[in-house]
Amino acid sequence: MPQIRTQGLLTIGEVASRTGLAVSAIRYYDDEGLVAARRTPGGKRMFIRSDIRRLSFILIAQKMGFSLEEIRSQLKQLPLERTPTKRDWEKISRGFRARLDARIGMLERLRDRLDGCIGCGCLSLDACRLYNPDDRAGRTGTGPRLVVEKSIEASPD
Amino acid sequence: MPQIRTQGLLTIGEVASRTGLAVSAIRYYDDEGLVAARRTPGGKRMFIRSDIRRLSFILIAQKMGFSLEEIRSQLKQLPLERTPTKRDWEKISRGFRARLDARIGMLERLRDRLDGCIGCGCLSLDACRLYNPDDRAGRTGTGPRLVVEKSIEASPD
DNA sequence: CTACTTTCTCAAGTGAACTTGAGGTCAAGA
DNA sequence: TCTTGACCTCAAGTTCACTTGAGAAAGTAG
Repeated sequence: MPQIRTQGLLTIGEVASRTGLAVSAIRYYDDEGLVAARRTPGGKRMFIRSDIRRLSFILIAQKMGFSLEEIRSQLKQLPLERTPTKRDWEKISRGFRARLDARIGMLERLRDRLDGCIGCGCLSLDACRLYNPDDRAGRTGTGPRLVVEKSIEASPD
Repeated sequence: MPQIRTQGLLTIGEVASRTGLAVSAIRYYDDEGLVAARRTPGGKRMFIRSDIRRLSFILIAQKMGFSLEEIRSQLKQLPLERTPTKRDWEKISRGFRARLDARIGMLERLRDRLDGCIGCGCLSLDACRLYNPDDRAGRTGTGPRLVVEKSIEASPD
């Protein structure tokens, strides 16, 4: 029975067991355009091997706290239809690393401020650097905007 | 008209403008027991000054990626009815810092693995340490479980 | 061919963390 | 007194990232 040679293509179930993702999640990512499964004549999704990398990347990036939207924008740099080259992955890895560094930096800045605060009994609205990063203690008006607002948005995009 | 002296108590609107939180969010936190507003005879929420610290702490912790549930468990160590002392805040800050360190550590471990991967063209399922932390490349069976699963759960609790 | 498993679509449900809206109350100022 | 604005409750809606369920079709083993 010479069935259509699937040329190393993988079914959704295989991809699921190899990535640890739920089948429903993979379908969801396909619908959302995070991967692009091709279809058999019968309508079943078939994946190329490199889709496993794509999906694993999604999984990792999510655990790191990136939203699917952010991940989608990173993955846009990868070709959907062909297997990405080493160069493709290098580019995306660098972009990813930059964002990751920004995120780590934010957490470290907050941690350091918190350290100062442990010493001072802290989280004092008027004196604490955590709430008054720019030494704007005792301000009037709209009230203190927290340092996090600024730090968190300061990721390279 | 000698109205009941509110003794430095704050209305929800004041607390909102001083923390940057929405009024609806503060009401939500009150419902959820993350703060405990007292009420006027007329039923209005009134907050003590230290509630601003509580709420700001919630805001910051959330930006750092903690869930309200986690934050709630941290805040349980603080007295609800009286103004927390320096010692109270010290305790909670330390606990918070430990969790924060764990989170930063996880991100750094992942980043370092990613660095290795940039060099190797990477995210190769068979060779990459990001997916095969324990050098279990070419495994059979249920498929690779990602390193993140382990790292992320390894926070002190 | 039958039986069975896997996959399909589409709609609806889930949980977290809120926001929005309707309808009502309370207190101060003109 | 009337109006205005801040506040109240309660129910329902929102976004994200999926999962669950119903009903149907595709592919495989015997």
